Amino acid sequence: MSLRNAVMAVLLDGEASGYDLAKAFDASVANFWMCTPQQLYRELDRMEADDLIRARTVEQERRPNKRLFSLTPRGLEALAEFTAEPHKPTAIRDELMVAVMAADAGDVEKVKASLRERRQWAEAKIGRYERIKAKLLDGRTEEEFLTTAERVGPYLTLLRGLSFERDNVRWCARCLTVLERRGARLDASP
Amino acid sequence: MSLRNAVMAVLLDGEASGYDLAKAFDASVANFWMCTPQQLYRELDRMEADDLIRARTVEQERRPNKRLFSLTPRGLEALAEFTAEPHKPTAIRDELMVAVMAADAGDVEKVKASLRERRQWAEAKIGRYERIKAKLLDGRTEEEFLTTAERVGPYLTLLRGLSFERDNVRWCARCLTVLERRGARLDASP
DNA sequence: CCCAAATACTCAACTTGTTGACTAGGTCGC
DNA sequence: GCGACCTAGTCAACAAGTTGAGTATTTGGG
Repeated sequence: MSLRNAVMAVLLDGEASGYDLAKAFDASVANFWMCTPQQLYRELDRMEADDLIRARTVEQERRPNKRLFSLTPRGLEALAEFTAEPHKPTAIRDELMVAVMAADAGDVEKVKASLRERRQWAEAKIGRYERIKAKLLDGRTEEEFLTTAERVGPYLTLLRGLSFERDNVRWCARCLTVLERRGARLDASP
Repeated sequence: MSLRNAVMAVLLDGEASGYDLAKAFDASVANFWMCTPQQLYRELDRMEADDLIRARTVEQERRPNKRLFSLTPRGLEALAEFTAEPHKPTAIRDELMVAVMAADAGDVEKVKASLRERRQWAEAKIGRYERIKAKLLDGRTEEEFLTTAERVGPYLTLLRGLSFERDNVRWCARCLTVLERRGARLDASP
């Protein structure tokens, strides 16, 4: 029921196709709202039925037609109402953390491998976010940007994504150190 | 399908009732795996059917009977296998971040109120985590704990929860400052 | 020249997660 | 001594999310 708000928040930047939205979600919304393309398409149909978005079919010569969605006045209103409501606490699901919690009774080497992989992923994500950030700032300093830009929302959420991933990197490194040292100790003592 | 792994990770600490598990989830597992009591009870029945856990009914004099669950050898094995598998990327859902992204087109004052509330929540959580941490360390330094304790998994995940919430507090504060300044500017200039 | 990847989706089946109400006794504070 | 909250769950109905496959065309790399 709440995916729609995330979709509308992206549509504030203007028309987009389902496919565009899927990419936008992948690129930057994924920090705080994950979804599969299937969910998106299904939700878009419902939102159109509820008059929150309107679709404009664009016939393309050498490609399948696409539908470009944009916010209706009702949609904009619904989004504004959503921002005013109280929000549910963050819901997280992280299998790696479950594995770390159970690492003492599991395959420590494999958990370490997963931690290394996660760290790499997080580093790659930081790179992408930095690029998006540079694009948003567009040469301005943060100070300039924050006072002159029309929208600051996407920038603020991007900052959260960045610090989340930086924290991830640090945590993975910490876990690896601890598990490494323990491995050494357990090999030596018993 | 993966809630069961989180349940088994908690059961490594020993027998627990469905209710105990619900509390444990609320207190510390909630950082990386959220679930409702209903989900838990349903999953516990299935896990018992799959011989991953065993239930021992304890008759209580002045209370309804309770069932205490513990890991079976199969459950322990399944958990170890899980730790060795590759893990899905983190799935997050955070309505507040959606609201912040859409704040420019929404009710900025209400979003600020939500940010303040979230910050308070995060601060309260930090307090609880610090208390759990102190209990785990039990007077030892971190160094001592990490080399002497039987399990380090719960400690490591606790650290992640702590830094996540500290980051939350910082981010909320940052958003509030930015939205405050913008409010001032928008009131003054047009 | 062929294969892979990108564009732009759709469908069906299945598994999970959410909501709200209900049972039932006990204890704690005002 | 009454109402609220705690223990310890259960049930049903519904909403949401996941998985896997399928369609059809075009662009780009080796």
